[in-house]
Amino acid sequence: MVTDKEIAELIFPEVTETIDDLEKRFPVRKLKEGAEVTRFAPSPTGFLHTGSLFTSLICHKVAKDSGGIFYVRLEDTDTKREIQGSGEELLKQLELFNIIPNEGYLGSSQKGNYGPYIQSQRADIYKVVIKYLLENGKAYPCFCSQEELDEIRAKQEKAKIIPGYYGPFAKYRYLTNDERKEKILNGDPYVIRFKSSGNHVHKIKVSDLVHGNFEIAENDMDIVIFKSDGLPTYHFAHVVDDHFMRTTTVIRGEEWIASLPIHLELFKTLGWTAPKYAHLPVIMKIGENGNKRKLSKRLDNEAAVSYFLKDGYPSEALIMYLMTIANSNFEEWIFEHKFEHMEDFVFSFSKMSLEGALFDMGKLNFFSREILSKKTKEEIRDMALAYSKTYDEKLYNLIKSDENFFMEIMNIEREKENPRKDYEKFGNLYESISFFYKDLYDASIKENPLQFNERFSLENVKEVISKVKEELSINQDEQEWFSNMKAIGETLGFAPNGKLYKQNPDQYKGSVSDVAEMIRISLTTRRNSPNLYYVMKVLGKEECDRRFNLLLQK
RNA sequence: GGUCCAGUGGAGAAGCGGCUUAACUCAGUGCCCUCUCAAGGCACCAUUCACGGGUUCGAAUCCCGUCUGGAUCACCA
Repeated sequence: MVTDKEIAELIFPEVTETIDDLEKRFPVRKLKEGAEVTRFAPSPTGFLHTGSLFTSLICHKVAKDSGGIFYVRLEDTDTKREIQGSGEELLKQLELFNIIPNEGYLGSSQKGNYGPYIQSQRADIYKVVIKYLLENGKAYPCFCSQEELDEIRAKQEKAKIIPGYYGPFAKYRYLTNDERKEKILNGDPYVIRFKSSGNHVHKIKVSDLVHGNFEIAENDMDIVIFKSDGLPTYHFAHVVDDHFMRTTTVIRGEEWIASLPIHLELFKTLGWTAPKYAHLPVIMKIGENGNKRKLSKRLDNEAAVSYFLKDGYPSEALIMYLMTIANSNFEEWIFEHKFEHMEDFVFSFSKMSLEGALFDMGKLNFFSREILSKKTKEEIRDMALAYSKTYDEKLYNLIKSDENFFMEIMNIEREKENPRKDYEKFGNLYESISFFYKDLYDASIKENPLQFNERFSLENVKEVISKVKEELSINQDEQEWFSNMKAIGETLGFAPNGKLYKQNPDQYKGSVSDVAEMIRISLTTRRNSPNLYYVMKVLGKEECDRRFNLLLQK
């Protein structure tokens, strides 16, 4: 009679190492008490998902706060879905958000003593563990074809029982070793399945850092642990890797809760202590049918981190926003700390909401404006340059044409107690500031004639503008400038303030706001702009006069 | 369909048996302020915590049931 050991030897003759050898190769980490080892384990199947950024943010934070290790492991066992180069891209994007691993897969290199950190390079390690399982009758080769699998499923669906490869349906589980040997020798293709000893009628108690304790049915599926392509499945790789990489806390999306029993049984069977688990809520969005659904990369722009990058949101803003979802007390904290040093905030799993939050673009915008308003003009320049260099050539050239001029523009009402907050992202910066530039202004008025308030005729406007041109000097302080503008308005029949005009609408043509609006539109082509006084200062007398003349000549 | 998780305003949420006529933030609305916006200031925006029962002197908070939503059921992760 053929023994389990012989089957194991037959399948993995090349494997000579044992689990004990691996334990020695990857010794328990010497870290201080309470230090957490966390990991972000993306598969290279596309660019960074907003949900993944959320997860990695928390992994990073937990490790950092506890003085532990945060590493990245590339889960590239699904060779069919792999997209070349996406692994490196993932790491690059993480770096933009200041999420830098202490160890692991780093894109172009790997760092650390617990590697390799790319699953496809760890085949020898998985094989050692699978051989052990095989030797001890805890795993077996399964020769089931796709057709057979479909057949089993169809039968189960018809009988309305739980679908899957388990119990009496696990047909190759009951083969004798002699039969197995024969089939292997015969060259029949196979996978290796875990031999579950669980029963789904039994409940097991599980504990989760965010969900607390709850009960869940025991696993009884003989899941595939080793695919016919020679690579492990996620379930198995997770258990082996997180054990030997000495992960203390597994932080991952909520979608994994359902497979937790599988992982726990695997850990138990191997005699290993399972790590702590934290299953994070999923970021949602309202779908077309009005119901919540997971952010979808295919349907939602905001599902891809690259979308925010392309739009020119400062990375801090996204992180700050994600933190408000992560911890309900973060928002209050960051307000108290004036939107600074968010890295000092202490994260805790218990302050995490259990429900998936709806992605709130409005709130992101709010944080973004807040953050941009706090930057100095030099920081703004650097950020704008970094952004435009890859995403907006026109903007890049515009800034480069005169960096000081650009900074002057961006500095209007910036470095003061309550700075203006009208810049939200760099994606529309070109649009917002183009009027400051002579050529762009000229091009703009050629295409779109100035739109003044229809209460006034062009003659009214010209009258105001010509007087403003002659008499309104910008070589005085803002206060004087404004009084001056009021006075000019008054001589032409405009009320010095809105209140007065409202009280006696018949006595005036309008109010000083109308005067301001005429100047604003003539100079900027638009109804709203930064503080008019400073706009004029930045443009300079000569350019203001030139623009006024262009209008007066009409 | 089975299993698990969840259910406080437009959104994120606080709340842990009386201090709640439900905090705070975003969005929205209105008013105020020496220019449009922005900012700032001041108001308003859930008589009610998915629903129905129960426990209790007292419940958003505890118990039971119902409903609704989400996740998951692969040789994908």
